[in-house]
Amino acid sequence: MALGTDYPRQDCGIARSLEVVGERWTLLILRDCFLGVRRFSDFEAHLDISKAVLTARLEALVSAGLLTRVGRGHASYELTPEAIDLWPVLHGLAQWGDRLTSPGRPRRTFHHVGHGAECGLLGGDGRCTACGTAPLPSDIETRPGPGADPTLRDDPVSRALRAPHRLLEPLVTR
Amino acid sequence: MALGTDYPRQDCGIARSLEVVGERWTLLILRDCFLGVRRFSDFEAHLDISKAVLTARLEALVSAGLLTRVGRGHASYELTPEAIDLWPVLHGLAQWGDRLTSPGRPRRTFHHVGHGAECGLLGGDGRCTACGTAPLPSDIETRPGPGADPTLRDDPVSRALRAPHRLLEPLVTR
DNA sequence: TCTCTTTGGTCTGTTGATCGAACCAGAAGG
DNA sequence: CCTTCTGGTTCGATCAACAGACCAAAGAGA
Repeated sequence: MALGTDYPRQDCGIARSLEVVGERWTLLILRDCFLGVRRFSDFEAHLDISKAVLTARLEALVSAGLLTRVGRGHASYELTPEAIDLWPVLHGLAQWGDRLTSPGRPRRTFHHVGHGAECGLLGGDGRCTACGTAPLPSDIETRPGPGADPTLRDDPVSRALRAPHRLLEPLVTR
Repeated sequence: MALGTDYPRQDCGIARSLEVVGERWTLLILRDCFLGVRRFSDFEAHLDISKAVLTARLEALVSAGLLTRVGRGHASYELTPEAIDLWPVLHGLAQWGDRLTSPGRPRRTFHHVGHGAECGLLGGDGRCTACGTAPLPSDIETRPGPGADPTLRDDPVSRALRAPHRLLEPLVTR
């Protein structure tokens, strides 16, 4: 763990979490993984992040056991079950940030889809407003919400994400 | 917002959240607020943080509307409703970090207490395992868990937190 | 197979954030 | 009024982030 990123004398689960996902960019990289981003160049195009920092973060996430690197050479990065467990936290942060800065107009919405058919919208507590269950990421579809700003960026990842997309499914960017 | 702390071209609620609570120490300061810490010197004693950074973080949280500064001079800092809304995220992070690094032995446990009487333990989803509801922080009591390390630190805040304590109630440290 | 382009990085100099320690003004207590 | 404590500010040193140049290996095409 690099200097300045850990909290060695905090006996607390939050501190342990932040040592893994608390650095700048790390949670946005994981968000992109949930949205289906897999490749170095796609992370780079979608986040305005320097290559050196992206390299360091991906390595840290792999060695923390949150990502696995698949294939030699031009690899792809995939979420491990431990990382998928973080979904409620990421969803909670997205909801809280939207409520705080864009009330009533979320930038992105998440929907429970069963076996093909849509069930309902996900509420602030991560539960489906129709059936009341808390669906797994693999049963969630995401779409741009009413607060989205389509003029903000125009990279291949952002373009692909303007269509509805199921979480964890690889994005097709070309 | 200081340079290097925001994500201006990310059209996403998570990015908006991280601009407010994503800096080093910020979430641990808010955690301490939920645990009842109110005063500058108590934050300083409980977190190993430099005074300059603590001053900057408290100011940023006040101007973001997450803390209010009560009283001139030797003030105390209190959570606003917007900050209390963050509780599910903090609880999720605590659970995830404990599961990842200390499985089966959480460092701190949270319990639903109704009107005086205890109802049940809070599970990973923030719901009471006895009654199934998601209690507000004011109806939650916290205690050190089986994974706690009582030898790690010995400041007044840590000592006060070795006894059961209701969230948001001011801690008595002397 | 050979060449060309793309991908997935590394390296470098500069800028910004964090740190520990010393210092200090105003509040609280006597 | 005097003393102590609290809640900071200031300073120099160290550490991390950034933009941009550079580069080796993988993949695509002829």
